[in-house]
Amino acid sequence: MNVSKKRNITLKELAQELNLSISTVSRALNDHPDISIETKERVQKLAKQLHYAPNLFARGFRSHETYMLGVIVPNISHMFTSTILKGILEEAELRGYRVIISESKNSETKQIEMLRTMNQFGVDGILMSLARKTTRVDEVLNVLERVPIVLFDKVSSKVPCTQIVINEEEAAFNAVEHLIELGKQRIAIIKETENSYNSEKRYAGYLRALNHHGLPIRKKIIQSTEDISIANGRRLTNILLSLKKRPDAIFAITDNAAIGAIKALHKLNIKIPDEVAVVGFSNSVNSTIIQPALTTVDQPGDRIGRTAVKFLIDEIKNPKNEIVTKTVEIKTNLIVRDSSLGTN
Amino acid sequence: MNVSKKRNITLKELAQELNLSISTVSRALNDHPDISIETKERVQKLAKQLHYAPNLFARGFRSHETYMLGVIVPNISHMFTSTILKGILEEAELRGYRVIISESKNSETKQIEMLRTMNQFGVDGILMSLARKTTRVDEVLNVLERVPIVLFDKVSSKVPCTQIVINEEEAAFNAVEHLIELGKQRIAIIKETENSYNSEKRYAGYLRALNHHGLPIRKKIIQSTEDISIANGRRLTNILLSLKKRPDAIFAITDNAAIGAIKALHKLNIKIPDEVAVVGFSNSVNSTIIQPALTTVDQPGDRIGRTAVKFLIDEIKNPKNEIVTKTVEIKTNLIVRDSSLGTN
DNA sequence: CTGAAAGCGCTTACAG
DNA sequence: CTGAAAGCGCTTACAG
Repeated sequence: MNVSKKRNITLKELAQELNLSISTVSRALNDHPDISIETKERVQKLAKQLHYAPNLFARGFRSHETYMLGVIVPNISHMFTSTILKGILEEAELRGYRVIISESKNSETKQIEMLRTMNQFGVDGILMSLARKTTRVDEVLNVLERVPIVLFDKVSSKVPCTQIVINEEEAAFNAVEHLIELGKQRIAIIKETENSYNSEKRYAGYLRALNHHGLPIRKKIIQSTEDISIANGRRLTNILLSLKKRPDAIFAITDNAAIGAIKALHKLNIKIPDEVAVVGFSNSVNSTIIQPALTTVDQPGDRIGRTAVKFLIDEIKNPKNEIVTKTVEIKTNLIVRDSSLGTN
Repeated sequence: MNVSKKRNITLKELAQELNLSISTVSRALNDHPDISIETKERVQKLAKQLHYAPNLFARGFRSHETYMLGVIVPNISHMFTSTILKGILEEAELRGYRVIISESKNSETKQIEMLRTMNQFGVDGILMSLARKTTRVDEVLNVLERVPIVLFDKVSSKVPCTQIVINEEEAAFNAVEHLIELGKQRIAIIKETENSYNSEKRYAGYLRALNHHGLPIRKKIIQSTEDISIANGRRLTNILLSLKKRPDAIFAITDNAAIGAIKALHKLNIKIPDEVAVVGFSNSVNSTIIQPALTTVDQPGDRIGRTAVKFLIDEIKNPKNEIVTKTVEIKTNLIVRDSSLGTN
């Protein structure tokens, strides 16, 4: 069967069929007040019958509005990221925007490349979570001069734009305070080596909670790693457990690190939470699958995504003449489970 | 600071600056053989200096090639889906294509809507995993007449196009055979009620393995559910365990259902795998976090994604005049872990 | 109420 | 080797 691709029907074809001008057909379809009701009805009827669908490419090209948003994230298959993406897709769709997604793989070079192509494709705005160790912000600024950008999750104060984050510091403070209230005294932290925005803030919350409750800061139980994975959570926990004075609680700044911690504790038959309590960060699916279930900070990914889209579209619709660094904080909740308040 | 958005530089501006025609500038940048080396150098130098980036929208609009691929999946934050997406993004990028992603949320109406917008946006091709209970295939066919489509994962033989799947039947056969070889005799299955392609195939593999090894098919230990979740895996396992004659193994057609099964077994203190062995399907992250670690079928998501892109781009570049239903099977591996071959 | 025409930024057959 | 012109499908100020 020969199926050389059908072309989509165009305004021109509609116009010919109806003996009208292209302009009139265009206006009729857009419900322009100038056009008579009869004409509108004729046009719309035929358009429906012929399955006319406007070429958005042409329209966007004409009007400089493409109704496309670009999204750049370090890793699309990271659980938390994918819930944010879900929120972004939903909100964008609701408002009639399509979304182009790409991955920077935590490479700054790639990130800049993506930023440029997004711009070339004429997206109306860009949502971005920064690659780790983003330093050459000037390239980002360059694109920012051409198209609105909203940062989320991995943000940087060096980029003057709207930034959507969670209340990192406060969330960490609450998590650590929860442990303190349970009577824990030597609370270790597993964090990132690099000064990522998130790690820094969570660390700050940890320090503030200790200070606030008059607990000393002990260098030895502050552990860091480049790649905050299950394996490294495990490794660092083993280091913590080999200390003369073991911690009685571990606050890991990600669920994965916390799960690694639990695995390490299991291996040594250390009771959770009685001997060592564990708290994570993210409320990933894993946190309910691990035994005991993990106490963790719920990060509402879809809310972050939706909020980011809202602010971005707002900026698209109402271009500011001012560079504004606005930080929007999304609230989180501590979800207490057996790894800190266990009954077993 | 006033930052009214900068416009991108255009061919016209380059041409004016250089006292050349737009055509010449265009050709120089595209390295057209007609243009003299000196001119090319002049043009390219200025282009670089002024950070010229061609408007891909205009180019695509002109040439009817947009270098955009559309992707439609039921649920973007489903783990397996997100690894496929990763593969898609990587392969697409490698070949110079951008990717627009959207979610059908398992709604057929939404799926058709997305298909239409993708087409309107002028994507060069579409990658799609079908929504559950997709019945009105005619709308898909309608779009298929206009733009190449490649299906993956959730496919349907009713759509005559390239389909990328895993060796579902064989994988299930191997999984069940593995249980039989371990000496299991009453092997239950937890599958989907609806006749989804995947569930059907896995069920067929289950039946074939039993037949092949001379085991009877027992209706009572064949359980189905609409939504194959952790909760339902748990529920159905409880039903299985309440039978006079309990199964000695459970083959769940998804990891989530298998995890639910393990949770149910735990609750009743039933030994895994000695009393009841469990096998899942997907090799999700969860499968290594649950205790005992889950024996499961590894589905190479990124391979599926990459392969789908390859076939799609191939069709874009070499439009066929024939409707071809081609099924490409990606091989999987059974990953044996403690839930079937445990040492504890 | 309707139409002719310009133009969005690019490519490319045609002419010289 | 270079340029003028058409055209991709649409919208919209201008004219009538």
